[in-house]
Amino acid sequence: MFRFASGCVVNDRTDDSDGGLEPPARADRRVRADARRNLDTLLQTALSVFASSGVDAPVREIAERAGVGIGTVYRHFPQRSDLIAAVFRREIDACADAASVLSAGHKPFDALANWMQRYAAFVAAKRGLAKALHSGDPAFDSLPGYFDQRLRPALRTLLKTATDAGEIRADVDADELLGAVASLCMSAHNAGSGRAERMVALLIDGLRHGAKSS
Amino acid sequence: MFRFASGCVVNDRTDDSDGGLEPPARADRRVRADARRNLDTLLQTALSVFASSGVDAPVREIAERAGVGIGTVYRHFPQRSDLIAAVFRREIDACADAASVLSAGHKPFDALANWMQRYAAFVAAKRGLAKALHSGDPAFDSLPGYFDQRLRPALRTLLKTATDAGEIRADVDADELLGAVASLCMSAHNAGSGRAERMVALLIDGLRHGAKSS
DNA sequence: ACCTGAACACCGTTCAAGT
DNA sequence: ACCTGAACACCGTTCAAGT
Repeated sequence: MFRFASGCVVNDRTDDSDGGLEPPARADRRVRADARRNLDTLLQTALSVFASSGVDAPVREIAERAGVGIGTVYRHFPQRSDLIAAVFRREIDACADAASVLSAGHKPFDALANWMQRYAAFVAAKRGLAKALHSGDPAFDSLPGYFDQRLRPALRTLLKTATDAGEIRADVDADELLGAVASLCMSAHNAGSGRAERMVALLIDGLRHGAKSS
Repeated sequence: MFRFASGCVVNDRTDDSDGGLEPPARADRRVRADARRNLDTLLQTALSVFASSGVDAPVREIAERAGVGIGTVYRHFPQRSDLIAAVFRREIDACADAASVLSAGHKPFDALANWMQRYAAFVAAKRGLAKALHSGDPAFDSLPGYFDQRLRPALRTLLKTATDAGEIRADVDADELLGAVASLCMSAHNAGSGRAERMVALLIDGLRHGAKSS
């Protein structure tokens, strides 16, 4: 919906809550729904192509697989890095949204533990994008901020709920935990056979059983 | 005192245990002791210079601070990367040797916990060398192997002792633990104010209190 | 205004000379 | 044997002189 100076489509989430003012388009619900769905399948296709063929996969291939013209892709994402950033952002959203779902369906500690593994899987899957993110391309500039903005509150809420229920220690904050899990899951050191998951599980156990004071 | 094909002095630890054959020099204990001490202070100086000024610190400066001629440095370490490798190796040795000392002076779990923090500090301090190690310089080729060869048995022994004493869970192996702590301490994500140490502490708590089966 | 290259400072490395 | 440091080759950078 919003185009920044860079020309990149930044926000594909409904954002009707910011004050009462509304951008021009209003009546065409049908078209907007279609466009939304188009963009959705495009991003989903891009995600799977990136996952299987790497971030250097040709945009043309993504367009073909998504069943849209390449022009459509470039109309939404003027630079290939904009597409990558959008995919990343979408994944961040999915991970953040999972928090409330898990929170509703599980007891506090289980929700926390499940979410951390969910987050770990997200980071591990994005390991291929790591070098792209550090390329200095301005399309990625806002990603770290978005990462924090979405994921930190999500984890903070989970932590607070579990803390209030007395199920975990109270002296660890969301920020360092996000960083720790990210380190564990991005490192090449522990690639094989669920090593990272097991180490994250160890962290979680420490969270539950660790001493209140160190 | 072995010279490899590369010309680099590889071993500064007494290695009298490999069979019965002995290199030429034999009687001059006095001279060898002096040379050894020289080399020792040289390596120690290099360590502190690298720590304060970075790995790109000029060899000349190291020689001056160590109080030896620059020629002496180059006789021991034909390439500057050989000096870096030697410093690294020496630090690995120190860390590995700390295991038995801690083991002798503490109860099994405490020895393990202390050593892991010791190891964490070692990794964190060597974060500056990380990019040098990945430079592809053949002088560093043997370091990963040496790392495993020295550190893995050290941690394995600590783990086994603590496991046998029933103080920790039995389903975590030395290899993945070394990797996990390394990831935590090398990552830039958690730099400030003992974040890494606290996350390592969390791992240790998970080690002690985690479920026997996952 | 723009280009040039000798000059400078600094680096890693060598090696003849000293002990 | 071991150590030393002047000397060498090489680099990035500067800046007065030339156009």
